[in-house]
Amino acid sequence: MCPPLRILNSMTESTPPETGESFDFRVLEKKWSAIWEQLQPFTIDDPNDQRPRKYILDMFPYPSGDLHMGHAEVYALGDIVARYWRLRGFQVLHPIGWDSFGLPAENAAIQRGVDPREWTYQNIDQQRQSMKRYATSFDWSRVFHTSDEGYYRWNQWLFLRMYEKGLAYRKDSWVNWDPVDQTVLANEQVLPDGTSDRSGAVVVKKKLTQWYFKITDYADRLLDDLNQLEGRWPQKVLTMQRNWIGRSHGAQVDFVIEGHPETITVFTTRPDTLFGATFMVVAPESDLAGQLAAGASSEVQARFGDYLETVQKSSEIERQDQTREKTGVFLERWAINPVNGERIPVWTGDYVLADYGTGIIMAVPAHDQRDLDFATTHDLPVRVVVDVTAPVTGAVPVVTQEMLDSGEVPELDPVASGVALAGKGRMINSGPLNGLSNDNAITRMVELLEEAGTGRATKTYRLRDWLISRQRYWGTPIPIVYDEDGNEIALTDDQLPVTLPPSEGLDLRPKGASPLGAIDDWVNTQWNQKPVRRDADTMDTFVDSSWYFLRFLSPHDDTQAFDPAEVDKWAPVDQYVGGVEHAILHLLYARFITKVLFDLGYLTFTEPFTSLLNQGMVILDGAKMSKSKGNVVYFSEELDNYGVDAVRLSMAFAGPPEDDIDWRDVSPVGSQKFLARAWRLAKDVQSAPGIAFGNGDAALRRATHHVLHDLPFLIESFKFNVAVARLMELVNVARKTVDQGPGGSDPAVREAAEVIAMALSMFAPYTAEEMWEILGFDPSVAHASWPSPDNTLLVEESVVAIVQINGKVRARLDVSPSIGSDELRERALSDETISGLVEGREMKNLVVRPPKIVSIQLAE
RNA sequence: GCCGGAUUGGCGGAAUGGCAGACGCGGAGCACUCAAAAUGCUUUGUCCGAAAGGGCGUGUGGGUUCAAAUCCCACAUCCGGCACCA
Repeated sequence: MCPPLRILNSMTESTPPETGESFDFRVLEKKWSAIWEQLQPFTIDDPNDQRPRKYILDMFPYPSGDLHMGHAEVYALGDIVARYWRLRGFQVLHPIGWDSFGLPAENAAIQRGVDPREWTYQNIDQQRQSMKRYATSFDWSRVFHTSDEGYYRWNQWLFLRMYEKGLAYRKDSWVNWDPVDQTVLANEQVLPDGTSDRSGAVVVKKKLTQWYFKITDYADRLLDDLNQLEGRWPQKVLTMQRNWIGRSHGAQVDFVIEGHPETITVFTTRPDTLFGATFMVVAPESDLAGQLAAGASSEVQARFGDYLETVQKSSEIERQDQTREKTGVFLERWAINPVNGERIPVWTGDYVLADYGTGIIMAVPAHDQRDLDFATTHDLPVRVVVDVTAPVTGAVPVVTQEMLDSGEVPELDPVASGVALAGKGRMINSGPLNGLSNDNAITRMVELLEEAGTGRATKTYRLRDWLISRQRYWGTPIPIVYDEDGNEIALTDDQLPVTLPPSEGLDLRPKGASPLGAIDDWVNTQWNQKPVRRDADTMDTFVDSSWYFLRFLSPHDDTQAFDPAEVDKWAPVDQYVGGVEHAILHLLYARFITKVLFDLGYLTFTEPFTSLLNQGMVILDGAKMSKSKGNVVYFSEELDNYGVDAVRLSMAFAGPPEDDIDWRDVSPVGSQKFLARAWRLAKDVQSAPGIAFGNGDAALRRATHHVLHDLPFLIESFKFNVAVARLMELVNVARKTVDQGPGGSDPAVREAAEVIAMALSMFAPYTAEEMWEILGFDPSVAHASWPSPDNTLLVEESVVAIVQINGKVRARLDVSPSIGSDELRERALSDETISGLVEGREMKNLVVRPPKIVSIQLAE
């Protein structure tokens, strides 16, 4: 299939066939979208509705231009789930809004001179029109935008609640700085190659005072609660979150540094190797490195100063290059190893990170590759303390110090081999630990340290606190002011909202400080009759999306962020649908904020999204769509060419929802043909609504009831493609009944057509609604209710039992589904083919599993 | 390096230890038509064979089982995440 064919198809389609006689999606779309606009079938407004509830949420979009094919997928899939639960008799809350703060609006403003507000709300308007055309079953009465004052004031409220609990705090620290956008970035926004996820610029480190949310306080809960989501969230997302939080278990060990007033604590996952620590390395940007250098000779101070400057100039990419030489400077300071009193030199080196652990390590070069590389480069001592050749389950170490000294054990010489001994083994050169397996030595060493008061078991995380300040205009102002001495003062609730001033006359170009700072009469204000300055930064937009699912429950409440009674009714979200690109950022932040709100007593649950469906991407020719590559399929063009229903159905039918869809492999024309067949079936029904189905064609009725039985399981396990396949089969069977069987007046044909219309309303609402009307019912088919299958029709009159000999199918028997073992065995053995093959050979085994299979093993 | 996932016809994919390839795309043939489109019907894993029929077949190699795409072990390849994280 190639694009020219599609264009040809769309051109022939553009001559509209006569209405009524042939299937024309344009007519249906025009007709039904007007009727739905009248009916508003998906508004939740009856407080006395006693039906069970489901909260189905699709990730809300960022309004950058019109919807694209990715949106077409997520909203098609989310809508299937929402419409399914409605058919099953649930009240379904399925809201939509817009995540409308963010940098693209500002960039558009800079590039094209438009107001970010106007640009944003125009795009929202266009996307809303597209969503309505796309027949998404949203409750349009609950729409909000995060850039609405009525929304972002509650971001400020949330900030204040966190501030009160010490969960929002300001610190001076090394941050990721995007030199192009001239703003800081969260760790989560720096790509693995060290570039910005927005501008692509190489991120540099800069020391700045910024606002943070203390997500690290929640690291254990964020990690441990993932277990509750096992089986309900994709494995991939759970794994990514676990990796991101990155908990490691180990020990803290306290070292005294000669001439330094405080003891220094290091983190290690290998306390067993403490006797092998031959030097220490401190991260050059850490405060400690500066202090230690300051206490050394002026020569060392100068060398350290030069080194620090070089390090700061290097980019993240350079620093992450693991092949480069391990640089460092000896600080001419000495530490005392607490377990053996040994004096070991203290170095600084940039392979040690300032913001992981304590920013200083004990180096065990014999058993850590990085330490070994550093030791080799700077000619530092190496001492083996784990004999990795000794069996850990045996009793005695096989390598002695004498052997090591005499060089009889070359495999234990990491300096010569250049390879650190990372494996397991038995302790040597380690005083009281000698002879223990190194795993046991970890436990023992922690005990010894705890007894001596010089160490303790602990945990460390990869996760860092969430930096939420942004030097941008188009975001939520931070509700903090500073007095003349620079002390921070939190505003009170009655002083909210801090409104974002108009952008008129403002220079939004990136210049390293928030544009808001330039608005004197906004920044300078009063607090308790004192002159104060507002914080001019705005919040990361991920703050906006971290709690938006709660706002949908009472979107117009201007007295509180969310109404607890409504939260009680609907939350948490039963089914969340969205792209895997948010696997860490958004989902981690939303989980964090949910737990914070739980701790503050606002919520009674700790996980926001009970079940998560991550749809794949829509790609073209095996590659991500991009304008620069010229492989973009446009949403509105596809709708123009094939119609909403065909596009939606194609999204569902293409494959498992979590897999990527290559639009090249998809046939919207095929979907169109199927929809036309289904529609034609409804037209072929000649019986009246309400007719009893009991006397209808039995084969077709069985097929219909199998669909009634199977589809719920398929939809609930997200096998939308299989559900569509089942509907195609049913249409095929019904078609045959009309054309080659009893014909369109048979009640079973009506029954099948009704079930098809109802089921199809999940995938192709326009076609389904039209079929429903043709069948004589009032709109909307979305409010039909899924009948229970008739169990007597699920049992086949006869089934095929297979007879295998040595694993090969040799006969098929038509048998009753209730056939007994003995009878089935008799039938199998008396079968002509089988008896012929079995005759005269030794039967080794015979397994009978009625009514499916008889398995015979014959001797060779 | 560590962690996770995947591997089935020409293509997208189906099969919850029991007939591999449902459903669809694409292909071939036929009917209808002056012709085409649309629609309908037949056919389509592969090899041998005129056919009947038979052999082979779910990345590779082993194993468990009467029976394996499915469970177990090892390996290969691809995709994704993390990674100078002590």
